[in-house]
Amino acid sequence: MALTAPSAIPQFPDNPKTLILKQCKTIKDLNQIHAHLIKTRLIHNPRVAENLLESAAILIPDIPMDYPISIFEKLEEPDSAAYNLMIRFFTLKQSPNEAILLFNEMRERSVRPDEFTFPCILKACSKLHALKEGEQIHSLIMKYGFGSDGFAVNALLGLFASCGKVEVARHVFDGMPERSVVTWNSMFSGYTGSGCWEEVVGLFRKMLEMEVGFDEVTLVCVLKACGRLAEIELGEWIHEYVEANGLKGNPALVTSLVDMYSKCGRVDTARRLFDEMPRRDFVAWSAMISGYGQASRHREALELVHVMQKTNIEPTEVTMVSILFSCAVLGALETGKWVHSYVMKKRMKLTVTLGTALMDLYLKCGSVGNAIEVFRKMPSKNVFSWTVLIQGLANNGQGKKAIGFFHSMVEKNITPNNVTFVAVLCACSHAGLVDEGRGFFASMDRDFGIEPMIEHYGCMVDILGRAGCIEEAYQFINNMPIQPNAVIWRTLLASCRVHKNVEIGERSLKNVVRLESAHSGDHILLSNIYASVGRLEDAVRVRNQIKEKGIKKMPGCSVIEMDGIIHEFFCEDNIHPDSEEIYNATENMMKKIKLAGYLPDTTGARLDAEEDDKESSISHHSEKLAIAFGLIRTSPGTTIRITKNLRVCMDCHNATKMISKVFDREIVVRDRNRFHHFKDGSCSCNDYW
DNA sequence: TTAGGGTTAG
Repeated sequence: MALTAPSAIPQFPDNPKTLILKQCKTIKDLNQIHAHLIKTRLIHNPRVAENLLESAAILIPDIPMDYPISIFEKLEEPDSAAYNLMIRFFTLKQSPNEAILLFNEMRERSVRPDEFTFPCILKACSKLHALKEGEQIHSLIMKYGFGSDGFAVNALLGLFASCGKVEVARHVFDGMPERSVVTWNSMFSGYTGSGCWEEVVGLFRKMLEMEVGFDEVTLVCVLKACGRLAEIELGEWIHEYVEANGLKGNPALVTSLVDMYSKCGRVDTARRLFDEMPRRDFVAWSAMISGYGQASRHREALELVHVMQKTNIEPTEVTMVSILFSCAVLGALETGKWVHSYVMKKRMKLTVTLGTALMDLYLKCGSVGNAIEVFRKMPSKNVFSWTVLIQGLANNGQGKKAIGFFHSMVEKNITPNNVTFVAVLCACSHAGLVDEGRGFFASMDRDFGIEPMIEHYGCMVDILGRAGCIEEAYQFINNMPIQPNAVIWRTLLASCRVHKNVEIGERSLKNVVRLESAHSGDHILLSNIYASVGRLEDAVRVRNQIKEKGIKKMPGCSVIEMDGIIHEFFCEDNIHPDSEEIYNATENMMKKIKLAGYLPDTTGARLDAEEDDKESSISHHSEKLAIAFGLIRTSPGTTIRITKNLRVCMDCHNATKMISKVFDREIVVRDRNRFHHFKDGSCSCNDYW
């Protein structure tokens, strides 16, 4: 829209604010008006100057910092309104420190604060989490007689809440003689900001009891809490309320419903609501994509991303982080790389969160080099970034490098947390570093004041067990100061499988079963222990128990990404449209590696089957089908990347080593525990997994 | 003044 030339205005209106507000959209517009005001000397009218200041400080986006400052400095006697504007300006422009300095200046110059000053300055304090300054302002509010001013007290609540002082905020709240909806909402938002979800629900129930009217903002806060607490009933009640009161036009509210349903495990309901939205903005898309991710429906998350790409919706950093999360879980490197290039093309800032998510993607896809490159480029890093790197290196078999990064992290004064120690101990476990592991375990409490939790004990059991110290691991469990859980015993059971320890293996499985309904995999581990020491009858007996007791089997599934599409394979399945071709390719592949000396290892196969059937069954394990598919669908020399939901079996491990040599391919297999980088007939795990 | 989507392990 063209701006009416100021010279065309014969007489400046009595209230120039409307004119400036309505017509000034850019700095250029403002400059013209500014020039006109100087020329006509209207600038010396304090009301006029203040309106100009308001436009410059608050209303025009992306204005250079010095513009409003220079207008302010030229004011002869700035009053409280002018100061308020500048305080808001600094807070808005992420310079809350300046806002506080200006407030001090205001008091030095004896300008009396008005009722608008306190909410403004409290907002600046909230941004800085400046509790002490806030408390001083609290007493000023009392001194100047604004103690019952709703706006000031609401802002005060917000300040306490943003500093994590929810009890103090609640104290102020409880002491208020009158509360508006905004007051209640400030309290709700304080609780959500501090993750006090139970308190949110409790306060809302109180609100209903007292028959205080709530509004849409209230519901958004309560829905957030419902999602975190899986309070589906209250969530559904709110949903009905929204439907009954025609509030579905509020995108924030509907997005909150989508988020609540996803977090409560009702993704399909969430999707229905999402589809019904008349306009879906970028937050709605983000919520739905991350909803699929949180429900572990990553394939659908990425399918939705492809739909979003066809709209005009511009994904933001938050969207990218959710997409990367799903890519990382699936091992979908191609889509992940698309995200990376998009981030670069749009010159998005490589924030800690985004950078960490990218690193996680690369590490979970076995691209260690790319991950380290991102890490080096990140301008700032936090415990998360370091922990992700250490854990990722550990999973990729680079335990020593992981430990090196742990030391540099400590040197840089980044304090490790309990998760970091899980990662470090994991590194020791994968690299077979027993003494180092013991050392780190001891240093947790001694040097960092972190009490080991069940997970850390689990890592120690893994370290000892994998290294073959089965007896010691068993004793370690018996001497634990906390009750061992099923995970601990399952870990030891897996070590017993590797080191063929029947006795402790039997005891471990008993304990797993006692503590938790065991998975079929647990029984198969024991069965394989028997088979490995030649006790075939026992092996068959355990396998039969799985059937007799109706223990649920988790089917093995391997995933490969091809041109952004995720292909899933199950053992002996034929759901893939190109099934026949893939089976032929698998036969071919197996024939070729047999010629090169591969011998099938059928100890992991169904024991009741004939030898030929066994061989055919293991040759149709999901990862073999996926690798064969990769071989025929990619050009020679391309790295093949497979993601598997279970651990790789002995035979697939042997076969894949041979395939990497015979077909001259790098094959990266990510199983549920770690990575296997196959190249030239050997694996990065050194057959230790 | 108050409101919606995100990262690490086992």
